[in-house]
Amino acid sequence: MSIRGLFPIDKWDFKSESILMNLPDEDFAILSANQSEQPYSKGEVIFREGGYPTGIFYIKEGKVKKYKLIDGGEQIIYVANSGELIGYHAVLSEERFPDSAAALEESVVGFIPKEDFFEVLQRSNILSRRLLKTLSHEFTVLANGMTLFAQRSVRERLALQLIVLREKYKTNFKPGEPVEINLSREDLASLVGTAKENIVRILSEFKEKEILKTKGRKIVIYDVKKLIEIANYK
Amino acid sequence: MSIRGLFPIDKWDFKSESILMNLPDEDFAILSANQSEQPYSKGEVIFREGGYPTGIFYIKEGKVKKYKLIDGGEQIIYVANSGELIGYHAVLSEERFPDSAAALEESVVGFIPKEDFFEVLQRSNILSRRLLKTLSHEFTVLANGMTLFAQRSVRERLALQLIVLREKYKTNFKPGEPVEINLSREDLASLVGTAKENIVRILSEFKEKEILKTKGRKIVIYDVKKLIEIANYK
DNA sequence: ACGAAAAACTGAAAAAAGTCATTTTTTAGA
DNA sequence: TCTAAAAAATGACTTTTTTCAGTTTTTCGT
Repeated sequence: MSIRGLFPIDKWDFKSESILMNLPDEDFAILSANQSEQPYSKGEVIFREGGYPTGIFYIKEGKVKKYKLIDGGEQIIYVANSGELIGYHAVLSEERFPDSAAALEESVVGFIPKEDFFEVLQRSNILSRRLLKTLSHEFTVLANGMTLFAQRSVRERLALQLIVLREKYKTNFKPGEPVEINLSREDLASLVGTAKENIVRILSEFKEKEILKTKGRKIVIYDVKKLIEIANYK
Repeated sequence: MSIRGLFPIDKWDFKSESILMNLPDEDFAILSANQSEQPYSKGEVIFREGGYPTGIFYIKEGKVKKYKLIDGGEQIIYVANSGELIGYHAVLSEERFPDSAAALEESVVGFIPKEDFFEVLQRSNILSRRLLKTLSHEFTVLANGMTLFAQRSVRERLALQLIVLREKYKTNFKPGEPVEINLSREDLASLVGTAKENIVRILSEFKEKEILKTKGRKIVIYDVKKLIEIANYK
């Protein structure tokens, strides 16, 4: 049995992967009609907090961070993987973007104008129903995240994030091969909600416990079970 | 200009108040048909984490806390006021309740079976559209909450919660009259994500600064502006 | 392959938060 | 109104986290 089976990672990881999959042909045609795609290089901003949304984004390749700017620094809220949809909250709530998005690696992102998105929402209730389900699930996951921040130590939070990130970076590696997480200490710190120095310190602790190794900025995970223990993951 | 006007409290406070308001008569009739209502005394549990949802709840009178159980203690996620809808996330995501709900004071709560709720969702897209908007907004607010936990000190978090709670308890008092927040130190601690001792200590700090007074368990707020400063509220 | 710039790492000290034991005050029921 | 139980408040102490100043290592463009 896989770790994935034993421990429902997605309790801590909302995914919007399936929203646009297998929609009726007509709906799909509308969404495709004016769709455009664009490559983003590492670090490039896709949309910015406070901007007016003109459509939704679909990650075709790569990984994207969603983050909020906060006194000079940033707080990463979520790492979205290829296949996922981003930017639709602001479109649906008819507000400005509450957060920014930037590529974590070379990525390709598709764009669908909000008019087309709304047209499909209007036409069929399949998309509505899926979105309601996804948004409700996301709410649940975020509430878990809040509890995590409020009740767990930095060490526990880091352990859990490493488990979640390992799942995201899994796709880049062959099964059985140890997974390498390719994220700067600064981004990792921002995701965990602490300073980069603490991440470095706790990572070397984990190295001593033979949970992982670091290769420059890459973190190679060897012992997920110990991480689960440390994360006190339930 | 009111504090409310100057500072958009609802950046930190999602409200589902208007979801069922002014729906088309037919939709409203369906929702009312099998609706039932029940009084809950202070502390009484309305639904429990892990249970299977059979419908959604509407707070007619009183206040309700939504919380997650976590190693013996609890983490309060949200204080819902009269007029608000709760329990619909689990119904929409077709999962079990991710959190529990209990009355914070004598309350009256209405119950609408999920079949009726789904029927209205199916019939008209007004409710769908509203829910999509509300859920997206809630997502944004929760993400703000996460950032708060991750980046702010206990003092700042408490100050902000007092501002938000003051708005909720406002309805119980005449305009101009100082607002009394009636919440145990333990619940307040759980909402802020710290131990009750810390709440007591920071509250007495605030008393010295003439921001508030305490009357037993009640907290009377006198100087919201200072709280806003401390909360570093942007 | 080289060198400058960026990122990662280290140590020490200060501040913040958490814990535990105990006293005082408040609440709620008889 | 009195009293027992619950909640709030206080003090001393421990642990965790933050901060700052610096060194070493890695990365990346040429």
